Amino acid sequence: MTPLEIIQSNTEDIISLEDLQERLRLDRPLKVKLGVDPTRPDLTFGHMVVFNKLRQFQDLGHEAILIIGDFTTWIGDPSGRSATRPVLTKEEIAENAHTYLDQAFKVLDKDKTTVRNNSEWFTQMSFQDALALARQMTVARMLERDDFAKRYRENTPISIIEFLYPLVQGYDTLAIEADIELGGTDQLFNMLVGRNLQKMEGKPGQIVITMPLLVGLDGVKKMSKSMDNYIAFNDSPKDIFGKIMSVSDEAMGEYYRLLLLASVEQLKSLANEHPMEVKKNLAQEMTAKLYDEAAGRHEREQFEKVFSRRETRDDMATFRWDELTDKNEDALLNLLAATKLFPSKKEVRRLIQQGAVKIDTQRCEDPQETLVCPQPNQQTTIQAGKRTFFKILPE
RNA sequence: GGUGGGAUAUCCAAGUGGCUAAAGGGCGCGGACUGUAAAUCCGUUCGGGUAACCGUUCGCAGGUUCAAAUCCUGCUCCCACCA
Repeated sequence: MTPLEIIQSNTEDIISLEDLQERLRLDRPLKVKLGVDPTRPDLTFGHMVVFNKLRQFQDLGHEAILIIGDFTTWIGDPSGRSATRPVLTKEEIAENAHTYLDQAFKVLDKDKTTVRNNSEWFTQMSFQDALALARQMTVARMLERDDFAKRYRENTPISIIEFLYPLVQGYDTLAIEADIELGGTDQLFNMLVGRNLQKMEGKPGQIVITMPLLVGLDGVKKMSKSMDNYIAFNDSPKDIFGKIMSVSDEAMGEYYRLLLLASVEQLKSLANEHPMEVKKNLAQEMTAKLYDEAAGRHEREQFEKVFSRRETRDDMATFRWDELTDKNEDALLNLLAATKLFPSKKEVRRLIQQGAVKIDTQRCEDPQETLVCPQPNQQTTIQAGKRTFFKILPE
């Protein structure tokens, strides 16, 4: 593939292609901007789609500039429904930002990445400068945005600060003199503001590249932290593997394309394979990508053991009898509750009564079933539901 | 500043004096089935208790009543429209 073809692959939109071609002809490393807000400690697979694209730019010899939106985060993103999002402290933001980098470098080439915090320039900015920036935008243009238009129509609140957001983000573009900005399709408007700001200064506007939004675990809505339908870089190997297995079969094409950058031919051949194998392969590869090959293989084995053969995991949590109770014998209900693996005793009772609990592979539906402390060198294996296993050891 | 509307469990959302721990949907959880934590079907979803039952909950604080999420008073927050 030519560099241009690589850049174009998987993209949703490029504004504009002509500009991009022209910029590439300059034959110098281009500054490619990608911004993330460290609102939470996790990067998700949704981020990975965009990171993958940035990585491709790096491999083509361009300069990746990762902007950590510590200033933006410090303001507190007002979008979304819950108005009372606690304002993060600078320490929390710094902490999140730090973990972001560790995660990001699982995809990006660390040595070729420039990291900038946008507080660098915003804390220097005077209010007058900020207002001058605000002059560049009109309310009418903001309301052209689909999401704002919709909210306005439906009488859902729109705060002034949300109006300012695109400008704040756009200013980052000026600050680093970006040639290109990457983002999800939901970022289109914000990125175009950056492009326009540059043009208003008489400079060439950045090329805006949008990437498709990855569908979440539910298979319908976009993957996002607020929908709680995401897979995080930091999830355990078990969860990465398992969560991928819980994505619907239909979404596999998109996952292969956007996460593994599968070619058209590869995607075609997937159609001939068994859907479950397709999914297991992806789950194994992603686990390996975020941890290592061994972890990928291990999780696959464990998955097949637990879900195909209905056996128990090899590596399950353990509790000592005396950690759970100070009696010699105790009710199943009490022991399970004592593990703190479940939200409440009621929940445990429900699980037992619904037939979810097995003691050494024997199903038990009586919460009051009495267990005794295992003999020395013996152990009791408990399964509660499909994926919770643990062992009770005597001491 | 004025007028009108709103605040219900994890989310959306019914409910205007008792039969309401509170309809319905979503998410989650469990079971069955299976080729997967896919799909489908069924069940379940405040807490404590073996159970009878008890406790707490419908923005906050009081009040009326045998009895309130539902009525009254005050307060807080949110939204729209008009200015």
